[in-house]
Amino acid sequence: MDGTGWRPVKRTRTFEDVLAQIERRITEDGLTVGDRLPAERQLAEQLGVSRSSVREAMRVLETLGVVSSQVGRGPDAGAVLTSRPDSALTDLLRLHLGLASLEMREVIDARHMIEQWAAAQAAAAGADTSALAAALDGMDGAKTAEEFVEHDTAFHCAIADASGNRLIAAIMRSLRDSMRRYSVEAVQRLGDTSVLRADHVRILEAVERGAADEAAQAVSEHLAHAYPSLFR
Amino acid sequence: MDGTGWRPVKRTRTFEDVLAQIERRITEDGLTVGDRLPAERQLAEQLGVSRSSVREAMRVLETLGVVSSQVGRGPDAGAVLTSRPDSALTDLLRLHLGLASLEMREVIDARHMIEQWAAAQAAAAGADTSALAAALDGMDGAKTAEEFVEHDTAFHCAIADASGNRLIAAIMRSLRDSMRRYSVEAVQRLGDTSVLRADHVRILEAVERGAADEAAQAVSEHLAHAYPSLFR
DNA sequence: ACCACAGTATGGTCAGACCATACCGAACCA
DNA sequence: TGGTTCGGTATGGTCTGACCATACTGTGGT
Repeated sequence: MDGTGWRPVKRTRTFEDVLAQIERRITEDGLTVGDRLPAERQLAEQLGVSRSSVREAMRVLETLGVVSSQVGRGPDAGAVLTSRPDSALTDLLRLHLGLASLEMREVIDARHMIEQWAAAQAAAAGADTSALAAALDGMDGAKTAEEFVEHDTAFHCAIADASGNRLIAAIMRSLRDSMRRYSVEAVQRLGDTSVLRADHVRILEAVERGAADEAAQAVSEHLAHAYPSLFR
Repeated sequence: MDGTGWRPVKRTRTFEDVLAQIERRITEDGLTVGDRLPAERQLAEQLGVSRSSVREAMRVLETLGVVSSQVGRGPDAGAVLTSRPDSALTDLLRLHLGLASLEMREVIDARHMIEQWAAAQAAAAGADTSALAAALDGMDGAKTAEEFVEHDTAFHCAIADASGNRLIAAIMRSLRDSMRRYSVEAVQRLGDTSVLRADHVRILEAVERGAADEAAQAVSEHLAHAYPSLFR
């Protein structure tokens, strides 16, 4: 027994300390997107740690999409606060899919849920549909499955954007990114995309009319057409 | 003009290379949860980079919840592949909420969506409800708002678990973690939790009966009771 | 059979150096 | 005055080598 009282169950690594300090500074000083963090060397000195530990903390923040580092000099150099949750989520999904700790089925179900909800929200809110129409045009002009999927992704992400919920829009983009290859294969297997086009038009019109239930229903049927193997 | 052809638009940092190599190894060698990565020094030598770069890559993988590092020696030491998407998502939400690039309203709406879906899925699948009942008992025994919220969180996460979709369950846990303080305040403002209890019982019974629509409806009304300020 | 202890592989941390980049500013021309 | 060139400098990116704390491993003694 040592008389010093409790020993911490888990040691705190230095970079975790640095992370906590930076996070504290963000909330207390009310830092926001666009603001700059101190330089790595300066931060290291202020916190009394080595630059390596500061750098490891920076890698974490960068991974989570809250800072972006630029080399060089001037007002744009250094670590700048940003807001890119998309890439973080995309990386997360890709790696966990690779580890087989997630299955594509789960990703697609999640997408199904989100998209139904988003379409209903967009319809109820009377959201702007110009981005949807533009993506529809893009699909009409597509010459390859890849190109088609590109615009299809834009269409479906635009629905999520139109819901007005940035968190859900970010999740949607990541889900689509993770599914890209899978979607291309699905389109190739399908061959004819006219069914999909009709679905898209129906979704678009339902959102324009503000028919929330029908929009959700149309999304659901659309996914059943696009991925018939998943709906027995 | 240099005659050497295109210059890469964006340089690749060394640790990103390391990340790509590790990811490649995971997919190609079919590594999965529980497997060990080579030691940092060994990896550095194999890839011809410094240990610092390897460590920065490790921090990224750790942040994304795919590896977990243990010091010491033996079969459990070193970097082990894991699957903890929850903490990654929690950190992501917390930081972006702190940056004001997300609002609590968006988090709660997302939770609403997920939980309705999950309850319906659980009901349709005839999922096991013992975890739900256990959490209900926990809430009955709770003496403080914090304690109540603890078991309430368990209840709602159990619904997400019962949906059978690990991705959605992970998102749900992260959402609840981010809302913890907010939920405690909501419960304190509410004072009487008997309304919430009745809602929980109704949800539980609907899931047990396999009544998907009613389960979703019950969840929706429950959230309106718990956060009345958000539903005008 | 048990135990104590030295050995060793692991991640964690640090200090210091050097490089590439990109801006800044002064000196230098036109 | 106006532009251009070029050195200075602050920034992140990388590497090396060292040392520490931790926790297993194996050996040798009892």
